[in-house]
Amino acid sequence: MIELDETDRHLLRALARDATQSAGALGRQVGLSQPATWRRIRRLEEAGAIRGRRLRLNAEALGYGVTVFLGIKLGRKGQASLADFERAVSAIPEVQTVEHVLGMYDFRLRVVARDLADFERLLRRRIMTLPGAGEVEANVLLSEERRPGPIG
Amino acid sequence: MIELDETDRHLLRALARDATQSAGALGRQVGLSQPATWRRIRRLEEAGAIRGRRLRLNAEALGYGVTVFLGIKLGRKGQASLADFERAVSAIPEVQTVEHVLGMYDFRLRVVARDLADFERLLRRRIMTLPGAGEVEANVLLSEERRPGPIG
DNA sequence: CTTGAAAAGAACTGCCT
DNA sequence: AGGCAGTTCTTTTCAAG
Repeated sequence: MIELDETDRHLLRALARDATQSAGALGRQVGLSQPATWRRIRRLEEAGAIRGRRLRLNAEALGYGVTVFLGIKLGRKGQASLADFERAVSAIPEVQTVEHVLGMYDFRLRVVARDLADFERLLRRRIMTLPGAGEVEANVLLSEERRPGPIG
Repeated sequence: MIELDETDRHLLRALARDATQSAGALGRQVGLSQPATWRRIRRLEEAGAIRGRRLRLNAEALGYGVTVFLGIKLGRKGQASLADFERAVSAIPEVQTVEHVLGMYDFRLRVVARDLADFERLLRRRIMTLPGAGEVEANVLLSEERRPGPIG
């Protein structure tokens, strides 16, 4: 676990708002010089607090208007079926996230489709036929808000 | 909906792998000059295909070892309770994602906590007391894989 | 930590094909 | 559309306080 001071938290919060900001611009916000800011960011990356920068794509603009969350219970569980399931899921391009969870379901998937008809095809042809897939529950995304989460 | 050619898709896929790459480096991958690549990326941003670049923080390294997905059913639904719920949820720093969904639940939350004891406190003091919160279901994250999703 | 500076590289602009 | 050449800005490293 990495120890952060107030300036580190301030930097991470500013970067969480916009990851494209320059070290100089960030330094002005947190009250540091450009080189000092740059060294702190580099230290946070080396320590593993910052894992990188990811592209935020607009699925709707790219023709994928439907996002669905699936909760999946495996029928027969065990080492083999977990691995089989994960391997099969990775072959579906529409799957954006694969989460292995503990609780009411075994896996949670975030999948996108062009429209509901496309989603139905995906569900029946690709998801329901996954090796070991038992119960499947779906929730269609209406709107979403992402927040930075607690820092420090 | 934005029309993409093969070069745009190639660019988006390369950027999805690593959003810190320079226009020059990307151009070498797709066979374009640095200015041409840069203009394409700017066009994709202006058209809304690229919404920005987001920081990938390592929650575990920052002391948040537990991630939980919550499915929440509202008791009495309606305009007022939806707005009340969303406002109250936004006051909880540990909430990373608020998804309004259609299906078995009304909302899905992604929350982080330092450990399970911290999560229990959060669940009992902050989540169960949300205005309108009825049934709450929890899934603890074991592991997660994120993929770029379909492009084009 | 700071300022100042220098070199390299990336971003951006205008012009031309 | 794309390329080339040039300008501006940022990054990255250094020295000195």
